[in-house]
Amino acid sequence: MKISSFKERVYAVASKIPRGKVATYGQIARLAGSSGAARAVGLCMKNNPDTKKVPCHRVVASDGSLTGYAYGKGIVTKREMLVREKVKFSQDRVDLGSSLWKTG
DNA sequence: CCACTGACATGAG
DNA sequence: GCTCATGCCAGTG
Repeated sequence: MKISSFKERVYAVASKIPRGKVATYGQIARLAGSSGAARAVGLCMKNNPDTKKVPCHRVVASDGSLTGYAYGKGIVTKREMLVREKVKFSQDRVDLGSSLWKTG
């Protein structure tokens, strides 16, 4: 697959997020090659071309807060998705200490 | 090309 | 610990 734009890299990185783990927008932005472009990452997620190829529900804010999600019931569905994948939760926030995606 | 918007991140109160 | 304000980047009109 040939990469053409920043968003393409974002989709590529997001699709690499393993099941049961979550990544922050800032982390994805950095892996995409543009540190600080966390906002741009969010735009790509909302523009999300394929929810089954790009697990945007595994992308959370820097403090583990669930934001956005344009499918189902939004945040509610997003949380259910993560819980279903055994992601550790702390009330309304993800436990990044154990469920944060380590790119290694 | 210029201006506005947005699923963010960080700092200060 | 929570809320308000500022700065960041990319996309769209």
